[in-house]
Amino acid sequence: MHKIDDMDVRILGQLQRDGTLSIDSLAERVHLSRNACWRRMKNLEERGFIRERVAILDAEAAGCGLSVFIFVRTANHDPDWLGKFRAAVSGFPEIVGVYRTSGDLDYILRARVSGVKAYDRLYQRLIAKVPLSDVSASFVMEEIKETTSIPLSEMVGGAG
Amino acid sequence: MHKIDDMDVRILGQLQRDGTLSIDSLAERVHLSRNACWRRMKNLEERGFIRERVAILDAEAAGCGLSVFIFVRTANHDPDWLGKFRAAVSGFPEIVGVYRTSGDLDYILRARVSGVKAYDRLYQRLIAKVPLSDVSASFVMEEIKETTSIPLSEMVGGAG
DNA sequence: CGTGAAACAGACCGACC
DNA sequence: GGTCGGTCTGTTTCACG
Repeated sequence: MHKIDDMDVRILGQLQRDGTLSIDSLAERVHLSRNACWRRMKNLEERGFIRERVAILDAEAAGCGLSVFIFVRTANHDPDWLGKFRAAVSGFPEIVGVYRTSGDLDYILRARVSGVKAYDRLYQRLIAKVPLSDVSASFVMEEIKETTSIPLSEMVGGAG
Repeated sequence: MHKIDDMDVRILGQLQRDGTLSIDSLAERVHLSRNACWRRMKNLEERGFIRERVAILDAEAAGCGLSVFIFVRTANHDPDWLGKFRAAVSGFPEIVGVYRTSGDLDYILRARVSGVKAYDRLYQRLIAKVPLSDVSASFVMEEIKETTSIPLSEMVGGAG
């Protein structure tokens, strides 16, 4: 397991809040010299703590303001079906998340579409590619919280 | 509504895949000159199409490899409760998404924790802050797909 | 929209304490 | 870990066609 200290956590915390930070302003915020900060950042990148740097677009402006959670319950567990399912969901850019879960549901999907009609079209295209029984959907009426920042409190000094 | 053309869509698509792209490589990929590409990018930023640029961290490496969906159904709809609920979920960094939804469920939450024990602690702290009845959770066994990229097909030329 | 150029900031990377 | 100083890359604006 990688060893991380408090300073690394602070650097990661800043970068996941604002990826445009220059080395100088980052160093200033975490109270470190420019070079030491740069060395740590490179190290964290190499060790895989930083997976990617991306631009987060405004979904509303981009015309896909409707977020939908899709719940799939299936009795069908043969590998052939699963392969088709994986291939299908991977091919839809509207489907932004697919999770196999414990509990009542087998799969939870999240999609971004322009509206209810676009969702129905997505649904029709999906079930045409892979047989799905027991599908239900919840439309997001309001995004109360949504962040790409993961909690870093567990990384260091935590009581476990 | 803002007017966007195919070239803008291509620029946004590249940036949401890789936010580290320099103007030169971005211009090359979308087949535009450096300067024209820069002008369009600035314009898109000013118009709010690009909400933020962030680093996406590796949740596993960061010690919060367990993703949980939490489903809340409530009969309690008074504004006082809702205010407390909003304040509570906003205060927990482990809770990375909160959505008010249509359908059977009232709220869907997503949390990132280190494990089942950490989830239980989060749950206890949450219900201590705000009364919740009818809560259920699904633990993510496998992330089949997860992306911050939103579909851009709807933006231009789409049949709507 | 394209080009070129100039000015500036920032990233990168050694050497050294 | 901090400092110095260098080079190189990239950004940001010009002016002009």
